[in-house]
Amino acid sequence: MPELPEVETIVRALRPRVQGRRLLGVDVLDPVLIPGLDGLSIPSRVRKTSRRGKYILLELEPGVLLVHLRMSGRLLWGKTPPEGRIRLVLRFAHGNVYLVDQRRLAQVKYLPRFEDGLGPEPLGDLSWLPQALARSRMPIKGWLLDQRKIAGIGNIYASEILFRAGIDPHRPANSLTPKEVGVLARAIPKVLTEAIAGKGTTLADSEYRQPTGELGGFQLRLSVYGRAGKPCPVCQTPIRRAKISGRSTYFCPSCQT
DNA sequence: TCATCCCTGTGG
DNA sequence: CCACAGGGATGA
Repeated sequence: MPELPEVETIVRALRPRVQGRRLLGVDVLDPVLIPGLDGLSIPSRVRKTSRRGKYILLELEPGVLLVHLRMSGRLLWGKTPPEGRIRLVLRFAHGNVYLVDQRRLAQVKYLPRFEDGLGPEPLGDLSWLPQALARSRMPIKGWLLDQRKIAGIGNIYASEILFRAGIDPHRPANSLTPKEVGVLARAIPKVLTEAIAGKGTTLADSEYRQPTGELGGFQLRLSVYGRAGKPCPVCQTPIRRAKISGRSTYFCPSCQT
C-alpha cells in the first residue's frame, strides 16, 4: 500500500527514534526467509535511516537492512507488541520497530550494500523526463508506475498526478506534447509533496499507518482515486474508472485529455 | 505488455 | 463464489 509519501512519512518518524542508536536484536516471528539476516552481527549501530523509491533503508555497521512494505506492511514504533501479524521485531534499548504485515508480502533483506535498478527520484531534478517519455509507447499511467523509469509513484498518486496535469492516463507516453510534459513535471512533485505534508493516504480499508499508529490525512485531499461515479472536483463530470496496466485507474473524462 | 503468482482478507 | 486491494517479480 505505501507509496513514496507514505514511506517518506514512515522514515521521517523512525529516523529520530533509531538513527545513531544501537540495534540490539532482530526477532523473526514469521517463518519466512529473510535473505542475509544470518550474516548480521548484533549489536550494530544504525548509521542512517533513509528512503529510496518505496524502499526503507537502515544503514548498519556494516551492511544495510532493506524493508519493502509492498501492499499491507506497517512499521510501528513502540515498547509493547501492537495488534496484527507481527513478522519482525527490531529491538532497541528504548523501544522496538515492529513489522506488521497482514498479507505477508513485505520483503526484508540484509545486504552488504544497496544496489537497485530503480529510476530517478520524482522529487529531484526532472529535466530528463521529456527524453525518457519520448522513448516509450506505454500508457502514461503505466509508465509512472514503472519503478525502473521513475521510483516511488504507485497506483493512487499516478491517478492523482495525471488528474492534476489534465492528462488522460491512456495516452502513450511518447504522445505527450512538450507543453504537457512540462505540466506533468510540475504535477509530480506537487502532488507528492502535498501528500507527504498530509502524512500519506489511509483509505477506509487501508493498512497504512504512521509508525505512531496514527492514520494519514491525505485521503481527504484525493481528487479522483477511489471516487468512481462521484463528481470531478473541478467540472462535476462523474469520475470514471478503467483498468490500465492491470491496475484500477481513476480519471475525469472531461478534464483529462 | 500482459497474465500469473505471491498472500490474506473483505465486500459485492 | 468472484473481484479486488495502495506492489512487484517473472515468464511468455
